[in-house]
Amino acid sequence: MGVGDTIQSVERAAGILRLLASGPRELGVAELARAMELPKGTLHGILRTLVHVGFVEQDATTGRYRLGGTLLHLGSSYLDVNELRTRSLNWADALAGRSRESVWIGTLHEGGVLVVHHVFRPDDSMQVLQVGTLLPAHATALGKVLLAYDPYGESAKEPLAAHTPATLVTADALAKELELVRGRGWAADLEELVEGEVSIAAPIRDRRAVTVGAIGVRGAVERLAEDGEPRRDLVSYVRDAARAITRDLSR
Amino acid sequence: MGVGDTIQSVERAAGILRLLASGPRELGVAELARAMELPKGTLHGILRTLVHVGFVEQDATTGRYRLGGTLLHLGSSYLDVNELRTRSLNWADALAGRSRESVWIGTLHEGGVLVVHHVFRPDDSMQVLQVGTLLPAHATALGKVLLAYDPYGESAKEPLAAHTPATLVTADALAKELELVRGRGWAADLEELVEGEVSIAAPIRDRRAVTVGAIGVRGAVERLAEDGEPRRDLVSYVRDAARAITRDLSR
DNA sequence: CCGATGCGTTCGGCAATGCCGAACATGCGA
DNA sequence: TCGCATGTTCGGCATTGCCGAACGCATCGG
Repeated sequence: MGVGDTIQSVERAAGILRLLASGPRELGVAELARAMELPKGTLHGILRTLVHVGFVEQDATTGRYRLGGTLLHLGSSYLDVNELRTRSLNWADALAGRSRESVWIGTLHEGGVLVVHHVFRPDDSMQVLQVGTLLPAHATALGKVLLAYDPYGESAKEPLAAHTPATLVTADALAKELELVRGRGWAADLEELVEGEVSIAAPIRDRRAVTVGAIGVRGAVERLAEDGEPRRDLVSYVRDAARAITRDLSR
Repeated sequence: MGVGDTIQSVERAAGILRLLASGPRELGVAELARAMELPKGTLHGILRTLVHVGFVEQDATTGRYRLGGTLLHLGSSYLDVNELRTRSLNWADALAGRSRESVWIGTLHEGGVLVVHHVFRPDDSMQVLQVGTLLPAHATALGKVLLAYDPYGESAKEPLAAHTPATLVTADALAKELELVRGRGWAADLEELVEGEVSIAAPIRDRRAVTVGAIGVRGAVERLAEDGEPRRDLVSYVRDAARAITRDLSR
């Protein structure tokens, strides 16, 4: 086992979990074997172990496999550990109160934006909690902020998916946009992910001034924008909240 | 690799994740090695793999390890897969609206109650989302319902922890309580987990009539109870919601 | 009714895999 | 400045678990 090597079975187990998480459907051994190009027997051994530790559950009647509850528990533990989230809980609530819009906090993760906190819009029911979701980075204000200030600057990823007609789909357009973001210190997405929805975000930094996350609001274009521009008062609310959390994190 | 055996490295990896999730603190290789009674080198190999797949992150300065964002993502995927939760989203909202209290949905998992859904109390801010939390089964209405109808009937677990003076701590008292629950079809917890808080719950069954979860409300004793008894109107709201979801699941 | 086809599971043999322990580099505290 | 504790590397060995074929069972179609 040389340096840089990884443990085969653990990596395969992670691959299985990823596949099970990628769709809402349960998967069978044979299906997984085809997808991963491994013998059925091999996968069965790993699956048996994953069931044993609770990461995977097996349907009693069909014999197929799905994710297990232990993963939900571990995932929520991540939230407790995450310093960015715990420090920003109160500020996110305050921002939701001032802006009267839903508030989102995210980090860069595997090329997307991992939502680590989400406050519902006040006085509006029937919203689905999005914590744990992976949003496309190039089509959200949160993502643009994170890409613009990413210390590793690895913006080049898979081709940019077009979610609406307004989505930036060329690497060039995105690079220009990120330049703009760096210049003014905040980002916006004008119906680039969902038609009719706008988002605004600003960066959160840690004590060494590296950007570790972003906070923003998201809501209907009628409320968040005026004359095709994000409302200035909302922009300053968002930036204020981001600065407050940054101050909190650098103590 | 005989039948019933499990893959060593995968099981060890799961153990590491459990340890990292058990406390809010980051852990070092040496610390983990002591806890699991394994050589440092062995653990390092597993940790390197876990970092590689994103299940674990390593602090750049201290070198210690913490849970990674991928776990949050996998955990939230579990919620999408979970049929109990997806089917009951609307009913939970409705129950929150009628009862004007926070609504909880849970399943039995590893001897506790895994919270798979949680609706905030209407018109009340500053609540923390508890999805993914493991609640003690013997001290909550959700847990009592689930234990009472558990097909495997494995109620005997570790000693019952006393969270308040009212917590049922003897196996005898719990058995009597479960008998009562089975008799009337719903359960209550009167300040048995948190002083001043009461919860009420009823069972959710699937198409084969086995209990797969429970739904309930939780709130201040002044609102949920009268004369030391759960309010009857709330009890029937909860039971109605449980029946509605059961009907939904058996279609 | 009965092949045929798919499924999840079992199992033995073989060698690749990854476990171990000692040595190394680094950083912190005394 | 010394010493101890940390995270990391690495080579050798045998244990580990990977593989592929065979099994029992369910489902489907002729």
